[in-house]
Amino acid sequence: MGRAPCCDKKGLKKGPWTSEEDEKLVDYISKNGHGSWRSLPKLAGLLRCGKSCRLRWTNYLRPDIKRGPFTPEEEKLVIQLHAILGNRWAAIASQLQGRTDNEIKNLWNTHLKKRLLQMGIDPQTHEHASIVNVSSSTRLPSSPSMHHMAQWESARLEAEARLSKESMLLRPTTVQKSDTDYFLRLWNSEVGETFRVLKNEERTVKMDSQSPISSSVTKCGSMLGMATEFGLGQVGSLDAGIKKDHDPEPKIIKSYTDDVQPGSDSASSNELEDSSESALQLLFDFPGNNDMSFLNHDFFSLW
DNA sequence: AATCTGACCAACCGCGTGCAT
DNA sequence: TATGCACGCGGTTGGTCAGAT
Repeated sequence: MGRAPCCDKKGLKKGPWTSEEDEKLVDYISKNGHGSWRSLPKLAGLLRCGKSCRLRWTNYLRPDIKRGPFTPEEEKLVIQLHAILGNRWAAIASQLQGRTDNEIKNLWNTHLKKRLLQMGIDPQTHEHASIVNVSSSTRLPSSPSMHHMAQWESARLEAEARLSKESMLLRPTTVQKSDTDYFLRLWNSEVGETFRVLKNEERTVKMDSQSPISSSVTKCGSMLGMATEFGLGQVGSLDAGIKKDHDPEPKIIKSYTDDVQPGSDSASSNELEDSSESALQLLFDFPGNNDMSFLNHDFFSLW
């Protein structure tokens, strides 16, 4: 089918917006909402197409836009999310409050991509160059051999998983609320959806039995790495939000927007113990499609 | 002072998708 | 089911500015 132009382009203005146009757009939307973008320009008295108005609003005029340079934490988060989501800028932007997809896309293309390349990391695959070519001169000076990396990673993950389980038994449910909330938010979001989709895909694909150790290391590394790098010092904090059942889609039992009342969540402590196994299983089951193990190797100490 | 170059970022373009008919 | 429309998204472009030559 033929595609109709987004609007009648005759007589419509293009290029940078003037302050008068901005004022008109903001004024109209604040009074009426944007409604149909297609009809908005006419109603607001603007000689622009609806698409242009929408872009101007979402990328610049929206009141919740956060201006100013990205913080190192935001940059880290963008890289981590890019490792998971790829060039899905809108999905990444949804995890950074007040940042637009356009802004993040620009940040990536102008700063982060180059910085990763300088560090010897492929910005598309997020794999370290030394993994592809160990003899590469761009390799990090302290980068261990693959063998040692695998050994170290294996030992670390084992210890991490054990500590996580232990900590779950000791920790009250209300601690680390922000971490939990953050992960729950991620889990509820498109990022979480990506994980769930990948996990389901994994179920349908027969596991390659030739290298069980390396595959399990990769799996653990990806998910645990994600959990820890997202600020979850203990993976266990994820458990509180995941209901144990046999549903392939783990249920989030507490919305991230809910306030946790100390001592009020009577079901959670029992459920916590019950769920820790399944949650850990979830972590270990996670497919290794997105190997982010580089994130764990003092990656950000080089930042 | 003039010119060049690269970085930055706002805006545009075209495609994919969801929804209504 | 097929078609048309509106919207959102990601890739790309082009203008502006600052620093280098």
